[in-house]
Amino acid sequence: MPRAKVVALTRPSARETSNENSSTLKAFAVLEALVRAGGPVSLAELMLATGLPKPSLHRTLALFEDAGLVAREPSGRTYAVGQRLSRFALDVLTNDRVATERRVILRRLVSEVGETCNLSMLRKGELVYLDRVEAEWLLRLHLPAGTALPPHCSASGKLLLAFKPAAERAQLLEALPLARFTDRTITSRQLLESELDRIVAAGYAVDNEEYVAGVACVAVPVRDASGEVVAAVAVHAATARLPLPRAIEFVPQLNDAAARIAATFG
Amino acid sequence: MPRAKVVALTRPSARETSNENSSTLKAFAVLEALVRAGGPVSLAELMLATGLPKPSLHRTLALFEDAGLVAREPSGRTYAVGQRLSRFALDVLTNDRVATERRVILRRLVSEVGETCNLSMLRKGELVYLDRVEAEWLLRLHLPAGTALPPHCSASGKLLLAFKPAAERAQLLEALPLARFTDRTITSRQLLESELDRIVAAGYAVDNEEYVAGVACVAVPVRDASGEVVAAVAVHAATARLPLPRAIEFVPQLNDAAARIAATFG
DNA sequence: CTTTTTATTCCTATGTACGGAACGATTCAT
DNA sequence: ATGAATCGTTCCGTACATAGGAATAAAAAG
Repeated sequence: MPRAKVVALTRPSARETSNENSSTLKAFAVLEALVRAGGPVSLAELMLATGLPKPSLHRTLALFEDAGLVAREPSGRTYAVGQRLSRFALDVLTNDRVATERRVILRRLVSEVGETCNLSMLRKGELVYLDRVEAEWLLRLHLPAGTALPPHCSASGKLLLAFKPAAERAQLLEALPLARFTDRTITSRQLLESELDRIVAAGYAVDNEEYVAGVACVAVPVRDASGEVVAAVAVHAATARLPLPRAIEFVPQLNDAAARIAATFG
Repeated sequence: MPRAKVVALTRPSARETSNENSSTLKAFAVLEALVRAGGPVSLAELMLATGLPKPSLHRTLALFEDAGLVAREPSGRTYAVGQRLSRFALDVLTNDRVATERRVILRRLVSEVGETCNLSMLRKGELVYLDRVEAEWLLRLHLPAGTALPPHCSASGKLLLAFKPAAERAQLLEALPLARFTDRTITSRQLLESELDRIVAAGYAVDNEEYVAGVACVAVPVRDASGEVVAAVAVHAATARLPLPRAIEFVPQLNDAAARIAATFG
């Protein structure tokens, strides 16, 4: 079958790369299913959990077993996590210097402003969170993996769009579906455009209950060494507790954190 | 070509099944190299670490990036651990068979010392509980596995900070919000620093009602094969029942359990 | 012992991974 | 500013691993 055309955009425009049939990713999904199961799992259970055919699963598991990533229980019937995988997981959680650094900066920001803060960037036209620190103590590690939000209704998203080079910004805007989430969501391209201009002038962006009613946001840019805006630091809070005007007063603290975080970008 | 026959031994000897050219395992090795690096890695560095050719590495990383397993730094040049991988790692350490292996060790420790014991590690500058085993007392404070605590006011947290490499430790200390929880919480950076030095010298750490009044802790390090401190084993109890000096007498038992637990990490 | 369930092996068309080479983008040196 | 060097990205023909239906073997169930 003829490969679909490549619209040569300066930037790869995030075409669905449809790599769901990568053997490697399928294999990794097997590991995830195994781990999620929480204990020794039989082949049949994994078939159910992954939807893969029996021989394929068997082959994949045998591969992982040889590699020491999964181990079979003495009974020989069920699979479990192997030493190598256990070690790997330990390394993942301990050996991430930069993530640690950023988290510490965010934590300090949270302790200053008393509300949940986050760090995000634009990736393939979507706003993705790099990290987030909840305001509550005893914060849980329930990070929605790969959370992506529409950019047009979040402070960070609008900010990141706003600071894009004109050509790219126009291109992104053109393809952006402006879905409505609340009665304040900006759904007109024209209004959004002028909002972006306003953001560039002000140096920060706000989300005035445009995504979730009762939740407002303030975002500031993170600039790399060359001055380009590569990410955003934002605080978001229930307006009942922290009205938008008061949240805006935190812009200096946000900028300070943004500068520190910028230093963590090689 | 006739594939070499796999001699079916009754015991799966799992030796050299010549699967070293499996794309999946090679890809996994890339993840391991990435993680071992401990920070954002460039393509060139990964070439060196894995010995793989440039295009292959690039392809593999692009695949993982799409899948959310690895993330690119905003600079776009270097790769780091993605949220999905981070989540996966946490699941591995809290959900698997190895966890039950460790649970057994902790149970035994609890039966020896008669008080609640736990296993924790530092993740992104926060203390995370991997497991804990409650003693049979009515007065207990409940902190489920997966919750994160501030490091500066717990024995385990201070211990893990203390054994960090000097540079990282300084970085963490600099930005750590030293919130006060009791009148004994250490809120001065200077005092904390000397406390950490004392901990390194002593080989164990204590929490003398610094987080919750009436609750004391003693923690010892869990070292991996290379001697690096990767986790902490601690006992904590109401001081009314087990005064701190008596708790410190359990250090040998704690160290013994720590050594056993170290073995479960590969 | 027979039946049913579950694990393992066989086999080849299909399609993915491979990696040298060319290209493009950045950074460095002058 | 210009050229040189480095590093990242894409191309593409080939080779070889993977997929998964079907058959077979091994355990549980009856």
